[in-house]
Amino acid sequence: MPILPISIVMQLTDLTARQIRYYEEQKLISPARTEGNKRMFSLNDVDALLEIKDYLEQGLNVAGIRKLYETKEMPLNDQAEPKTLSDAELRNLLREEMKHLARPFSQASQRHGDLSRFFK
Amino acid sequence: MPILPISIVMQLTDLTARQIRYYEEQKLISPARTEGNKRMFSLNDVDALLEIKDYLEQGLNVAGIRKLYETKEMPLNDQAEPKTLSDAELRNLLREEMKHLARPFSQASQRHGDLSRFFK
DNA sequence: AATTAGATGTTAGAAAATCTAACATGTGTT
DNA sequence: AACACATGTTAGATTTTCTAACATCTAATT
Repeated sequence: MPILPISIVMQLTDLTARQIRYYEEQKLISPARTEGNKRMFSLNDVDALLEIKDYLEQGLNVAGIRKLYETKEMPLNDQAEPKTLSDAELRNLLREEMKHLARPFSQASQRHGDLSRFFK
Repeated sequence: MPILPISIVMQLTDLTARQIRYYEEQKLISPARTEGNKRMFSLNDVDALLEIKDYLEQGLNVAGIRKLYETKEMPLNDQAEPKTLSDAELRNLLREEMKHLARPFSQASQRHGDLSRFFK
């Protein structure tokens, strides 16, 4: 259900249009388009963006998040191919990301579906 | 929470932009505005529009619906004044509307909060 | 210290969506 | 026939969003 224009998604996620478009370019989200080529977002997209934001704040980079989605789950692009990923590839990636993860996990990331606050 | 542009509300309610703007002009709804003066609708607005549509299809006219809102409840403009309405005024109105209500209430109007179908 | 890569900021010009206002139309009422 | 109500249609202006390019900042590499 793509119902939200980018301006609203910006407010909801506190991301800039630039960031949102970049994440799409990087295949992290796939918002729908109007006939006139305007992006329209679903609530799922917003959820995904909040998750992406969370991961980024935790030090992951876009490539890493993409890999996560390609393997663990595929919450955005409903592409039918599970995309086989070699163990080495994955371990290498994770090790790479580890270097950035120099953060004491204070408040855990248990706040994803927090869109609830927007809907009385 | 005004989050929906008029184009989406049109799809959701199957109303034309003209109709939606007219109902606002007639004080049946009060959508928010962006800084640039674009209308932004809440889910409540959409609900109200579906209700309005229902009433209109049942033969009520805009003035009648407005009166209903002014008395029974006030689901849209959170105006603080209950607006005292004389009995005569009300009875007169209802009698007026009765003339239009030449419809055997086949499928009752028990389908208002049916926005659920839009949200998985 | 200089370079590179990743993420984001900024800008320009074009295209799409929405706005208001005016006038037109259809249908039922007087 | 004239009228009122609800809606259609159109025009011109304004806002929003788009893509593409180039700029900047930070962290990692050389």
